[in-house]
Amino acid sequence: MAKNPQFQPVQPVRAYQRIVEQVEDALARGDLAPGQRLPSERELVAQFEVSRSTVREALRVLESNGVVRSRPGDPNGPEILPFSQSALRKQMVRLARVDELTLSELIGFRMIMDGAAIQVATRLRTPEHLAEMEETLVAMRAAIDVDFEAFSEADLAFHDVIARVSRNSLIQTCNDVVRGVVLTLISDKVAHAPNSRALMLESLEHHTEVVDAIRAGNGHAAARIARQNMYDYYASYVPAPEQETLRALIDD
Amino acid sequence: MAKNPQFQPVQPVRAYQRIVEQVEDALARGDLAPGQRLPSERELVAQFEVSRSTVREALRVLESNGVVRSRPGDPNGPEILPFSQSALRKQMVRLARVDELTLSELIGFRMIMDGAAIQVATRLRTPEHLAEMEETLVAMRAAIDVDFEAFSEADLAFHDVIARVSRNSLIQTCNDVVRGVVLTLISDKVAHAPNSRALMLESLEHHTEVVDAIRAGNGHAAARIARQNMYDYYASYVPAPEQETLRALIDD
DNA sequence: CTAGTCCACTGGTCGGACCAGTCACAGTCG
DNA sequence: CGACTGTGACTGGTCCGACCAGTGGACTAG
Repeated sequence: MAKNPQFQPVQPVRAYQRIVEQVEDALARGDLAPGQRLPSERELVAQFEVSRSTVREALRVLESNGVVRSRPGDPNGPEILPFSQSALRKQMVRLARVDELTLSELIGFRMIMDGAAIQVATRLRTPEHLAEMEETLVAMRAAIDVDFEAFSEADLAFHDVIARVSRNSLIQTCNDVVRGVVLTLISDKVAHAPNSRALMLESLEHHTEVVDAIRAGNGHAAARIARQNMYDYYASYVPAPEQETLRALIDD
Repeated sequence: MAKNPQFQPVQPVRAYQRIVEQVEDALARGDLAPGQRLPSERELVAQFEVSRSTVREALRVLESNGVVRSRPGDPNGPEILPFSQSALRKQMVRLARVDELTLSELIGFRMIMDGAAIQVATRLRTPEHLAEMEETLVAMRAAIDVDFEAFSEADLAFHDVIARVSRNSLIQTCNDVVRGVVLTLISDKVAHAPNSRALMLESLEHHTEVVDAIRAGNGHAAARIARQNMYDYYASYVPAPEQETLRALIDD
């Protein structure tokens, strides 16, 4: 056989998807503008020469993407929504196409986010908040003797308090989502490594230092420790050269 | 008539949407995990007691959101996908639901993110990067005489350089998405205010200071100026008490 | 000119049908 | 005994035709 010509796996293109593409392309090209109306479903059936089921599946996808909105009985047909402004839309499309986020990028993102949240939380802390943090530390210590799952749970609770103190749920959500992505990526690479008791103890130690720094009002130090902790936790999963980039993030 | 009880407009809940909610809830609750399979379409028809068309519309939405993937002929049924970048994107967009997040939270998020990115960029900067930043400053100065749209475009280019220097496209993406949401929220509130020439000049001034601080290697100062700039830009749109919270974010 | 009625048409949902593809399994061949 | 193959029960993709509850514009009566 000849040299492998780098064939790519091919998956079938579904009809409804090509309808979605046509509509989105028309939108990007300017042939369709927000406020305008799409033809009715039955007319789209004729134009695209597919069944109504197919047209409807395409409309559901477009609706889910915030591109159009259908209302029963509206004689004008589905409405093109204004939310898809050019810049935002472009970014979203780009992000959808580029599926090449590296693990180090995700971890670096978390280091930055987590550090920033802790820094803000230090400024806005109250004695009640500090008490809550102490509680989660106690819970973490207790969880070490159970299993890694419980420890991970307690760790999440800690970050939850931080997010509440910093009065910004967006940070918390981003952290949670990215955290989930990181965990699945890691579990893809190695079966299960981080459940060693030593690592959990070290993590607890770090968290305690973070809380101490927060209590002392030293947000700078607290954030640094948090980033260091995150680095120690995940660095072994990324290639050496990228480890260096991550190390650069630790210091302020 | 009695005092206006602040009624909300109601829209009919479609059947397929409640299926989507049930699946997503099960996923969030942990009853469904990535790698697991959904029952086949015909079995879902029986479980949800709806027609196959409805089940399929729900599956199309879930598929569009990166939650599941259907393959023809697969006897195991639709597959639950691991959290992907596109799923992350969807999460963020959904998070941007107007009723869930306050404008001040969004702006606060941007202040933190932008500051962090600039701080990192300061550490990782090279002379070439600095030259690029200078270019965008020149472009901004030129754009002031055109219109606010052009200025906004040049501002975006600046942040794009920052993101590239900080070697983290996720930060850039988050910033862009949130930025888009903020802009639509503001344009909802007031018609068009920020296109005053004075504001643009002040913004340019701030950006210049940021670049100077980056060149000097003072990431701390650069980040602070960036946050200050963001605050000045958007603070007038949020209620006074929340302005105070945002002001607390400016200083490190 | 206004208020009320009416009806064509909309999207939402249903059930049944056919097709091409996939996969597990039983049976066959070496 | 193991590797191969053919088969058949499934899967999802698409289509069709039907019914319903709404919507909104036209039309009519006042």
